[in-house]
Amino acid sequence: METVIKSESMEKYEVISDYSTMLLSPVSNMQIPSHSLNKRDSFTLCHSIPSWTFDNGSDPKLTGQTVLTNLEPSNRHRCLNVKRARLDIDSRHHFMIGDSVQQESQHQKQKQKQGREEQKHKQEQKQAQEQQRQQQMNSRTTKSKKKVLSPQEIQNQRVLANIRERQRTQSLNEAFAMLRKIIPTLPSDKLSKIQTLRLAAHYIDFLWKVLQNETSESYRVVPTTSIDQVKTHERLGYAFSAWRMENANGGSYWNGSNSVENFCSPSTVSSQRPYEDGNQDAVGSVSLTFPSAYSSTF
DNA sequence: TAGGCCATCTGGTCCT
DNA sequence: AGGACCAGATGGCCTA
Repeated sequence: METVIKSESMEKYEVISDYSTMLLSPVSNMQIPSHSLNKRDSFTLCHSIPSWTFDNGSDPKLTGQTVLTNLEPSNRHRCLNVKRARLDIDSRHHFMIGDSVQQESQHQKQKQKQGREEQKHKQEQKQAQEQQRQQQMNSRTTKSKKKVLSPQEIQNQRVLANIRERQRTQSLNEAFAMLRKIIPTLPSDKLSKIQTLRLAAHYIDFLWKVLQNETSESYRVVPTTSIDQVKTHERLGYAFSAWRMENANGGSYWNGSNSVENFCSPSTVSSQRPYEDGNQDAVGSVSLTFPSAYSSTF
């Protein structure tokens, strides 16, 4: 299905009624899903919505293309949530736009955000390094023993420190991502950082118990080849998930749902670990309490 | 709308 | 001195 929208200047704008397809020029920057358009609700793209600001000096006579391009991301977001607003792009253009404008898709937003951040980082880094180089050159020409930093230098140091801090945080996040890949998870899992750490601790407990059970011939898992290792990892993950489910669903160690939240809660970690409650049977039985279908994998 | 989670900024402290 | 690390503050986004 295809919709044609006309402005008052009789310019035509084709919109394909596909959720993934966004409005075409000149309002393509809004990225409004086309199905949200409705001819009955007309509003013009406008500079005068309260609290809207443009980073180019708020020229009310900008074209729609320019206005939307220069909208701050936060305002663009607000723009997409505005209902029945009147926007004046240009007196000649009145676009028919629906009154329930949808938000941008997650993917699109994430991509845009990432792009903006990368650009910002590069720009900041370049500026700070350039200024630092200038300052180094200047300092070589002066003979002062103790370096007195100018406000500009302090600002530069701050910018560089921010960049380093961001990089540090990013490497931390990469480490969390790697950890999430290693830990066997259930389909329902959406691990936050703290949950990831707690679940990792449980997995280590679990692996420790598996090792203990390896004294039993029937549970021996000794990978020799890389294929064996992969299979072992899969089976461990499978068994660990089963163990989680088992212990979450009315098991004697955890109460409540099998959500990560419950599974990872500090109380369960500190007080309900099977081998800490003095029940040695529980210690030995962790891997033995798998449903038979699972335990047979070992 | 409140609460959770997150990224970022910031200033302080520690370490090399 | 400079970088790493840390914790508090802040604001954005998402979900129940």
